[in-house]
Amino acid sequence: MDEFEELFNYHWQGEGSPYEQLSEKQWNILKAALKIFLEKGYSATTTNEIAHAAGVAEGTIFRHFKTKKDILLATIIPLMQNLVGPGVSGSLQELLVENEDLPLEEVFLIIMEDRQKHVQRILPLLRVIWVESNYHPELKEALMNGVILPSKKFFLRFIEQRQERGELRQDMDSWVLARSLVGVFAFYLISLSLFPDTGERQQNREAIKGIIQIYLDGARSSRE
Amino acid sequence: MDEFEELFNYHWQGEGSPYEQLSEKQWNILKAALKIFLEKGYSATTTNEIAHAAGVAEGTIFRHFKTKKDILLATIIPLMQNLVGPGVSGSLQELLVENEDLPLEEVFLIIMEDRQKHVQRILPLLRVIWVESNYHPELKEALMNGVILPSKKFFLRFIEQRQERGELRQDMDSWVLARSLVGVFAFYLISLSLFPDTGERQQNREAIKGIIQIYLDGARSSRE
Amino acid sequence: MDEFEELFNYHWQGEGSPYEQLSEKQWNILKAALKIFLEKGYSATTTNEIAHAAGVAEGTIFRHFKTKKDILLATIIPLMQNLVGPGVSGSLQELLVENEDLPLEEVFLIIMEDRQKHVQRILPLLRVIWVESNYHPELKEALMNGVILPSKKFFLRFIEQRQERGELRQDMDSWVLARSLVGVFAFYLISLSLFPDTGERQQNREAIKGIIQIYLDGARSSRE
Amino acid sequence: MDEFEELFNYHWQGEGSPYEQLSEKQWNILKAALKIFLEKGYSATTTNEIAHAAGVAEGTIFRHFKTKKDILLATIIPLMQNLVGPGVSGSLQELLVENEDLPLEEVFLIIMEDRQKHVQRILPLLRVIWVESNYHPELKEALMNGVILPSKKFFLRFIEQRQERGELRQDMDSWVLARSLVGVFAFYLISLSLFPDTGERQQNREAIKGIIQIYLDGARSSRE
DNA sequence: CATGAATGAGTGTTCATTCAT
DNA sequence: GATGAATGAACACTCATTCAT
Repeated sequence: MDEFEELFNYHWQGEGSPYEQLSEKQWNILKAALKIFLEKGYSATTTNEIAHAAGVAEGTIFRHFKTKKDILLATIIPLMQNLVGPGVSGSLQELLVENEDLPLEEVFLIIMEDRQKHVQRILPLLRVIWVESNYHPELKEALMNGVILPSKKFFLRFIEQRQERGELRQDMDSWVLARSLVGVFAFYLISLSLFPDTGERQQNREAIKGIIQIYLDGARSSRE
Repeated sequence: MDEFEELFNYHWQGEGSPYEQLSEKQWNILKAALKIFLEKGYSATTTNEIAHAAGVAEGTIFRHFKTKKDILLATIIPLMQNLVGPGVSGSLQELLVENEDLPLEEVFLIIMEDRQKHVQRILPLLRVIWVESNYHPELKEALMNGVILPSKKFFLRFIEQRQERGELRQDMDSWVLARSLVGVFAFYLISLSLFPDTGERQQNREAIKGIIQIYLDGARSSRE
Repeated sequence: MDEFEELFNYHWQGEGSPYEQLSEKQWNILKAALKIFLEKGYSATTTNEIAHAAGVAEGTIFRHFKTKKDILLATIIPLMQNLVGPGVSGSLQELLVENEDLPLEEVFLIIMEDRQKHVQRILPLLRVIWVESNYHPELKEALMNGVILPSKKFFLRFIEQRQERGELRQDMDSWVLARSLVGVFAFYLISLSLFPDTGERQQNREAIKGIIQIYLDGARSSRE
Repeated sequence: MDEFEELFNYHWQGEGSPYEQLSEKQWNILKAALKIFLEKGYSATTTNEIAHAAGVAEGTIFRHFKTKKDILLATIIPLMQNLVGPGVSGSLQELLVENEDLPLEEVFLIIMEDRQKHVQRILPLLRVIWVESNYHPELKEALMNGVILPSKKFFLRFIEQRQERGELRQDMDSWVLARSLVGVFAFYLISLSLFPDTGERQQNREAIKGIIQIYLDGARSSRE
């Protein structure tokens, strides 16, 4: 949890946050709820547990949130809204601006290493988002609007810029190019968690470099 | 459910199936259970519902399956064991053998169109597998041993063969090449279900061709 | 039940009682539970019945007692702890002190008449204790530590004192002397409940006098 | 169970037994049922278990015995009818006849040692009888008529004979004399199972001798 | 506004008994 | 007569939600 503390402070109390006006009590409840959701999943978490962890009475919870589901939405949705965009991933934007003039290989390497660290940090959160989105349309919608569509837009713009600069091929739809890049990297992250044995830092970097090289130059033998 | 009927018949009653010896009543229970699991997820499904849907008394369920969890495993694990391998994906093997001499572009296209149809068919099943694997180690293990590792082996061998033939670059680890291919295609499938608006058959084929082209020849502008 | 009311008040609410702090609702639940336990036995009693008899919802029971078994222990163990010792049998101690200088015959008579009244009063309780001790080791242990061993110690000391005073033979192990006394009297009580027809107050006293006389002077014909 | 085999053969198949006409299948069911009753108690035993242990189908049980309770009665009641009387304890009668001319001390010793062995052998049976008699009036009645009253009659007659011979005091009701003897010895047996640490064979004999001596000559100091 | 005791519908599971074969 | 699959009422226990204080 402690690892998330900073993240949450940012999301929940930052300027423009949907919870700017959150009372300390509400904040405690959400913090406690999230902590347990991440550990045991939503449905295995009881309101009683949340109340204890938040240091309030069980009834108090329902004074602030009409149902248990509301707590889920109130914890997850704001976090999703900041998963990409002005929040943490703002650093992504900044990374890109800072390194605008580096060759593609190096920019990709920087981005991917940054994203890898980020994803590994918020893995439990992603798991809950993924699971509960299947049962709560509100979450699915927020996931779409708060994460997926912005990410899509972000990557499309990035790809298009590089196409315009002549660094990426222009005979191909930008969405196809973007999707391949994301797919290749996303699956790399997934395979890391599936096969945790491989994973020395140095190996990681080489693996990412390999991915980038294939993405940029193709898998085909140069003989052909 | 009806869409799964044929699939289940195949998995559960085919020769050598773990459920060859399934009684009709057991089959009804599993069919009913699966139907509801796919709709509402495992934990939101009550044994009472399953009993009603299967047309048996609640007690009957527990005569055939010791616990509700056993029903989950008995529905999901056999299906997983056939997700890849001698079952449905046997067609994958056959596809490869049949088209061994075609150029890579065409083999990839055939495989991907086949897999796309298959995955879209079993999407609700994949959802349940994905969600419940988080809570039931038996499922996670079956997923790993029955699907993930065999798939990995299968694709590695395929890639290595093509490397040996000189069709794919040999200066790169086969696992990196395989992972990129799978990632690129997996994410294509995911994005199809996320953005269902795009998806005319003809468009699909073009999109897949684009993916393959990027994978083989790279995303880099040829000017460079 | 009414006959136990006074007894329970004593045990559960007396000073130093393990239930001094019992809320009224808890007390109602325990009272209701005990009433039914005494009538039908533990396992034939349902939590639903207890709830109704206590005038609370079934869920309320489990807010106060984690399991049905806990209710059993919470009713029985405190009662056992007072079966002998500072509680009801405190009167035993006092009886002995008060009548220290009376001849053995008279002391025995006083004790036995007192115990007889006590045992007859708590007969249904003894039945439950006896039966359930076979299934619940906690009860067996409490019975041993709370009733049997203290009783043994108590009687041994009494016998030894009388041996020292020269009132009881010293050529015999005190435990043998004590055991005979208790056995003789316990079986008298048991036979009273087995053959309830005999049992006029006057007859009782004569019977007890007979027992005492045999114990003290022997069953052998004086001719020998 | 093997230790009971002989006993059961005697009870159930002996001449005049209520089960003389028992079919082999019924006998198997009863044998299996008793075995499990003795191990786990009546209510913890399922008809399914009995069926398996007896090697018959569950339905078959109910063809021979209307309810599970009937099985209990059919196992326990015949055994009770032979607990005393012409059955095993017939040996008691014989013991008395054989040793008619021995002094009381020696007769008592022989009887008590015999009974002690017998009781220890059938302890699990006694436990079931004791527990279930509380819930099944039929058992209570059979216990009374089959064990308690015959035993009472038996001991009364024995005592009366010895009174007539002048070996036991005649100034005392025979029932009081008998009850004391039985109580003293019964409690000795109970205390043996409560405090199992004491119990070397030699010690046992000495303890029994002590009991007999007190019973015959009294606990009072001879000084008085 | 905060509390936490009370609720009661709902849960998965058991098992003596029935009955079509 | 024997079977064993089917039954369904009953069970102890859970937990999100309510509401009097």
